Amino acid sequence: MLAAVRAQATDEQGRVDETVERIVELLRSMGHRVTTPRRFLIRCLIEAGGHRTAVELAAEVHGRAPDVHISTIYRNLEELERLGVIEHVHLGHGAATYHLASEHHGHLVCSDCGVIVEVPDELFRSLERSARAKYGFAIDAHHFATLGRCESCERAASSTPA
Amino acid sequence: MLAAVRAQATDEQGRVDETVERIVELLRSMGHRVTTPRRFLIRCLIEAGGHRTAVELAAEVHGRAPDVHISTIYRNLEELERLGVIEHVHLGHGAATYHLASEHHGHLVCSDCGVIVEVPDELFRSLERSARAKYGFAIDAHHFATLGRCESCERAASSTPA
DNA sequence: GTTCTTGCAAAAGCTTTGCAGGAAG
DNA sequence: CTTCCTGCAAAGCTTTTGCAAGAAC
Repeated sequence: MLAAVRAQATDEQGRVDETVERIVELLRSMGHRVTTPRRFLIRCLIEAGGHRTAVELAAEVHGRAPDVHISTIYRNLEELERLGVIEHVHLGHGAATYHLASEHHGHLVCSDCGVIVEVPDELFRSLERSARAKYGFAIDAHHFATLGRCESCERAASSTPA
Repeated sequence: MLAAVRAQATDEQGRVDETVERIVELLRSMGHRVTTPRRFLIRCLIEAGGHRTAVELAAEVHGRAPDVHISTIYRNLEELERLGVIEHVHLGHGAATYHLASEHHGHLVCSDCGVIVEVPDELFRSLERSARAKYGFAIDAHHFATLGRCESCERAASSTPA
């Protein structure tokens, strides 16, 4: 079993390395330089596998390269987003969060307890259709979270009416 | 015609006064005090009839009471929101915007040209239904704008493929 | 060698907070 | 007279920018 875990970890490791290389090549092909902070940031974004704020990413990068400045993080996030490698989402009132563009999904955030539910794009299909039909508007439902109340908070709220 | 315009303006004036009084009474009934900055802010929110940032509201209040501080604006906006009189929406990457809760609607914002399309809540009904059915999530689609591309920007973008 | 990146410092934009004086009730 | 509000100043948080030194190609 230990072996199995190790094998899985190695697989995971390999997949991460591969993804880093793919992105690094994209950078190079676009005439951008491949630097140490850039590599580490990309790696952290991949390993995070979810939403991370710039500050959180900086902290993770610091584990490997303590001198990388937060402004470098921001500049690289901006560049990676321009290249379509990552996207950022506003989940609430704080900092923006970043994630790989491959992990494409919408976000439902509970305004009471803060839980984040990732939902497939399909959930927004009918909204997209009617917005296009009625307003000629091509919706991208990913950039801001959709606020609401999760099941348990909703129950709690209705059992204790204001 | 001038008379008609004046009559209309007077009507409008009356309606505004009435709404101000209604809200002022609510404040009083909840044990809050009725102050000059508060009255002017409420009036501006009503007259604005749409989205205003705290800074914009401060500027409008300053026309009548130049010393009202922006922190007072923020504190009062917070209070009015707690009372359910107003709501705030994030239309993009800048400041939040505030509007009367009576003017309830969703927002489509073009990420290219920034145009804001106000849309009736009905547009989000089917999203609300499926979010509840599949995730037990009670959506409130008002707090963040829905980003996308408006008709003309969409056309411009597709006729000039990247 | 040239151009792109980085780290640092500083600032900008939005919002919140502590406090002491002043107004509302 | 008590409690709540206000203005001011200061700070907080997130993000951006100018610049000179350094790294990538």
